[in-house]
Amino acid sequence: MIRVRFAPSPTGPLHIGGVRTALYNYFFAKQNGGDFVLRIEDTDSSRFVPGSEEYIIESFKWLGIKFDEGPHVGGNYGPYRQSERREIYRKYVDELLAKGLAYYAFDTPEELDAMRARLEAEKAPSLQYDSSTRLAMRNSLTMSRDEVKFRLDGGEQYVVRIKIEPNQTVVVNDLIRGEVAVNSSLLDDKVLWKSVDGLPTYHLANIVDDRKMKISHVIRGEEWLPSAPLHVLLYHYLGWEDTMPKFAHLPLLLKPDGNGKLSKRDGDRLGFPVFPLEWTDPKTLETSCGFREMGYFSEAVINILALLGWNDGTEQEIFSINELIEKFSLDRVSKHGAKFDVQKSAWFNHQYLLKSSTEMLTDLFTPFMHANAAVPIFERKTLEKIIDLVKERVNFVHEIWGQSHFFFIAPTIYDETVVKKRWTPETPDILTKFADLLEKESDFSSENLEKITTDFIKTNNYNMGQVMNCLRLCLVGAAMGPHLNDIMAIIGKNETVQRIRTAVSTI
RNA sequence: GCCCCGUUCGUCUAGAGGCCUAGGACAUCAGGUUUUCAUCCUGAAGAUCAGGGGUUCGAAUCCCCUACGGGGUACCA
Repeated sequence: MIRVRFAPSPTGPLHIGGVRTALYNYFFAKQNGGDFVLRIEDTDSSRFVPGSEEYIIESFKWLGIKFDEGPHVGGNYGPYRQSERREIYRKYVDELLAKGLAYYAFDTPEELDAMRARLEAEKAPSLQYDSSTRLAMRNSLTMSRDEVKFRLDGGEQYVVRIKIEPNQTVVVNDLIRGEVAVNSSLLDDKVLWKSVDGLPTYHLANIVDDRKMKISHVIRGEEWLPSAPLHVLLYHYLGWEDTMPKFAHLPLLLKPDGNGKLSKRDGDRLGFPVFPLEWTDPKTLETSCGFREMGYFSEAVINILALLGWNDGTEQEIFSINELIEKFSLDRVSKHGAKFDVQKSAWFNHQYLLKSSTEMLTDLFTPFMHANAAVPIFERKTLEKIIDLVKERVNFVHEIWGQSHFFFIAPTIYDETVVKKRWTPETPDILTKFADLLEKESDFSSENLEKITTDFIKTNNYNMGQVMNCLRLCLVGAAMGPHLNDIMAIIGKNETVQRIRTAVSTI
C-alpha cells in the first residue's frame, strides 16, 4: 500500500515550493491508488503562527487537491498534529535511552556556545557536538549514574541526544539521486528531545509518525537530504529497517533573479505570487499576494508547478490534473533547482483561460465590470459575446476590462499618435457621411454592418485604412480592439452614431 | 570552514555512448494574415552541453579534478 504524507509546519503561509512538494506526493499517491496524508508538524511551539493550518487547508481546497487523512478530515492514524501526539514519542526516546543509543545532556545554551567558540579558536575541523566532543560536555556519558538521577529527579532541564558512532558508512537510497553515502563521523549528536517544551525535535517525531502512519514514501524538499542519514540511523536504532520508507528528495525552487532559495520576500519584491492564497501576517499585518487573488486559475497553478522540475519526456506542456496523476513519475524529476518564470506562468494561465467556458469567464468578469462605475447593463448574452471577442487577448480575467471598456464607455480621449497618423482634413466629412448613412440603417447586425461599410468605402472610392482607422478612433479611442462591425453591433446604432459625431467635433 | 546535492539557449527543459550540424516551450526579433491591436502562422537569433583531463573507434551522456550554484551545518522545520 502506497501512503505518502505532506508535512508542513504551521509557521506562516505555505509557499509554492511546498505546494509543489505536496503536488508530487499527491500525483504519486493517486497514481498508485494510495493515500495522501496531511500531517501538521508543530513541534516548535515558538514558531507557531495562528491561521497557518487553516491557510494550508484552504489552499489545497482551492487547488482541488484532497487529502485522504488529516486534522481536518480525520483518519485511522491520527491525531494528525504532532503537538497532539506528545505521549506517543516519549516511549521511543526512553527506548533509545535504555539501549544506550541516546543520552541525556545538561549543557546550557551558553555552554554550547562556549564549546563552539573554543573549537573555533582551536581551528577544529568541525564545531559539532559529537563523538569527538561529547566527553568534554555535561551529559550522562560523563556523569555518574547517581548524578544523572539526582539531576533528573531535581527537575533539571535536559535534552536527549542521539549517540552516533563514528566511522560508519550510512547510506541513503534516494529515488531521485541514487545512493548517497555519508560517514557518520560527519553527523552530530542531534537533539531528539527538547528541554524547552518537552517535545521531540522534527527528526524523532518524523520517524515515529511515518512509522505509525505506515508511510511508504517520503517525498520532500532537498533541504532534508543532509539530515536523511540521521533519519536512516534512527530507523536502525529503533529496529524499524523493515518499514523504512523510500526517500525522494526534490530539487528546490529558486529565486527568479539572483541566487538562493525562493523566499517570502521575493514575491513582493518582484511582483509575482509566492503563495497560493493571499496572506496577511497576523503580527505585522503585512499582506503578501497569492496566485488566487492575482487571477490565476488553480488548474494553471498546478500545471505550472508540476512542470517546474518534472516533464513527461514529450513536448506536451499542458496537463490536466488527471493526466498528471497518470503520467507523473519520480524518476523523471530533475535534480537541479528551478527558477520560477512569471512570463511563462502568465502564458500557462492564458492557455487555461482560452479553455474556459464563456459562461464561467463571464461570471468571473462580472465583478470587475461592476467595479467600474457608470457601466451600462448589457444583457448576459451580449456580455458573453464581448468576452468571446476579447478573451484571446488577455492572460487573466481582470485584464478583460482593459480590452473591453470601450464596449461599455465611450472614449473621452483619443490616442494622439493615431490622430496624427490617420486623421486627415477629409476625415470629418467622410465620417459624418458615414454616420448619416448608419442613422438610416435598421439592420445593425455584424454581418450587415460589414457589408455597409465595405459598400460605403467602395462606392465613394475611399480606401480601407483611411476610413476604418479613423472610425476605430471614434469608437474605441485607440488602435486596438476586435473588428469594428462587431463593436458597432454590440454598442448599437445610437451609440455608434453619437460616438462618431462626438469625435468629429472634438478632434 | 566542513559536508551533501547539482551544472544543456535569458528562463523551464529534451537528451540513458553513435539518431545531436543539441530538439521543444516561454520571452526576444523579423515576415505573413488582419480595417487597428492582439491572436494565429512562418522564420530568425539564442547553448563550442561550466572548464580541464581521461575512458572509448565514438561522449552532452561514463570516470576524475577544478570552478560555479544550491542546500545543510540550531533545544527550526
